[in-house]
Amino acid sequence: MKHDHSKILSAVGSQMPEDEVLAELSELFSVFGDSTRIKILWALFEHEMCVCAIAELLKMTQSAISHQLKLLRHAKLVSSRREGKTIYYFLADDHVRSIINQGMEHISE
Amino acid sequence: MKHDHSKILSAVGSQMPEDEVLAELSELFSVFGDSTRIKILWALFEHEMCVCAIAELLKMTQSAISHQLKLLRHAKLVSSRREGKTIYYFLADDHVRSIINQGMEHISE
DNA sequence: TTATCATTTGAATATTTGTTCATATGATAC
DNA sequence: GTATCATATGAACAAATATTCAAATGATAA
Repeated sequence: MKHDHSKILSAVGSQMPEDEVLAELSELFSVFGDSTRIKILWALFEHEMCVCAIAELLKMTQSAISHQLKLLRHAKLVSSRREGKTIYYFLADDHVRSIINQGMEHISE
Repeated sequence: MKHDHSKILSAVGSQMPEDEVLAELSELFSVFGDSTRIKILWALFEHEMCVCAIAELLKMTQSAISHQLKLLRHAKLVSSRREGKTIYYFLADDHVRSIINQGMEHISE
């Protein structure tokens, strides 16, 4: 018979959050898991920006950027405000910075 | 003609890291972007564990877990040590904890 | 109203990715 | 050597996803 893990399994299993929470957490990280979106977030570190400025900066179509902004908005990482025809996007809160900073620390070792 | 962004673009563009760095960063986050891998990491918060114990805990095949551990190892989020036939996995460093904690903070608002 | 600018949206396509299955490796005991 | 346990690996398939294209919405100005 295989070796026994019952002791560890009960200890570890009791500490684990609900599946639903863990799913939400992984969905959040997968929003950071695309270089286009990372670039958008990084751009917004400095200034709020309109969609077409981001598109110009990243040399991508405005449609592609808009699709990605939708995901970022849905994950509550960015917010937007309208000014005439233009819509400005900005970082929703400071978790974005700290999460990206932690990631940078990890890869620069 | 379209509206002008040259001022913002030059300010923001100069702050942006190299594409290669941003790609590496997004690859790191995409490793966190899967609920199976998040569960594995969470399990390892408590104890080092062997592959078959993780498989048993998550009710998944040993092969699926092994594939995911390979990704986690490659991202330097986990390390392993061999003890006879058994290979124990453990968290490679504390960035894992802090990144996951920041993510948890963001979703619990 | 018509025209134009800024943005969003939906469908289509190509690529990526997670799991399964079957097989291979590696270590121990006999 | 053979047998068994623990893990890793490669190919195949299904599901998820990023971008493009075409069309729609929304706001302003003439």
